[in-house]
Amino acid sequence: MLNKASFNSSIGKLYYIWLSELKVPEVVFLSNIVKSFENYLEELRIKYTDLSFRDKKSDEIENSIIGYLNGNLKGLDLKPHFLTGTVFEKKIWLATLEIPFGNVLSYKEIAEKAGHPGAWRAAGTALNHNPVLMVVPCHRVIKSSGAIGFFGAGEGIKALLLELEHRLISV
DNA sequence: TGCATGGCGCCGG
DNA sequence: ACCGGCGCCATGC
Repeated sequence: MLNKASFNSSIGKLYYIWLSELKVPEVVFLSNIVKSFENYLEELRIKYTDLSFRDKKSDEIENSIIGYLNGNLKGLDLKPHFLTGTVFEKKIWLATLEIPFGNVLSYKEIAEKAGHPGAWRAAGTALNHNPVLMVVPCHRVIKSSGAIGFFGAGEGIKALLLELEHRLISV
């Protein structure tokens, strides 16, 4: 069963979709952009209504995210569940999932790790399609030059998350 | 099917 | 150090 909800956080209002009826909460979608939330719901053929649904899983998810943003946790311990994406995109997302808290890789390195060494340009596009902000830590992928690179959720948020993680890891 | 489009990389100037 | 130009490859139309 798919459920959806939203809540306020330090990086703005977050919208998410999760699977209930599982032992561990699985996050299908997470974003701060309402438009991409609407688009994703449309892709899943779910109506944009009833945002107030809650259960134990949604509490777990929100607490985990809030804790991460407060710097209480070393990473976001949430499991993604991909209902969309091509084989290539999923490979990129899974490779990105393995980047440890506080670390970064370049788009090129991610493409190599995913088994597509020449596809760094397409890797960027695939990361732009990441349905689960922060759960798949696409903010940990930057340019080879060291520049921060683009971020669909806002480059300010990308910088914020990287600084947050860097600060905690260097304590 | 071909072609334009992207959260990029690399090299010259 | 900072461009512009060209190359790269998976998608979508």
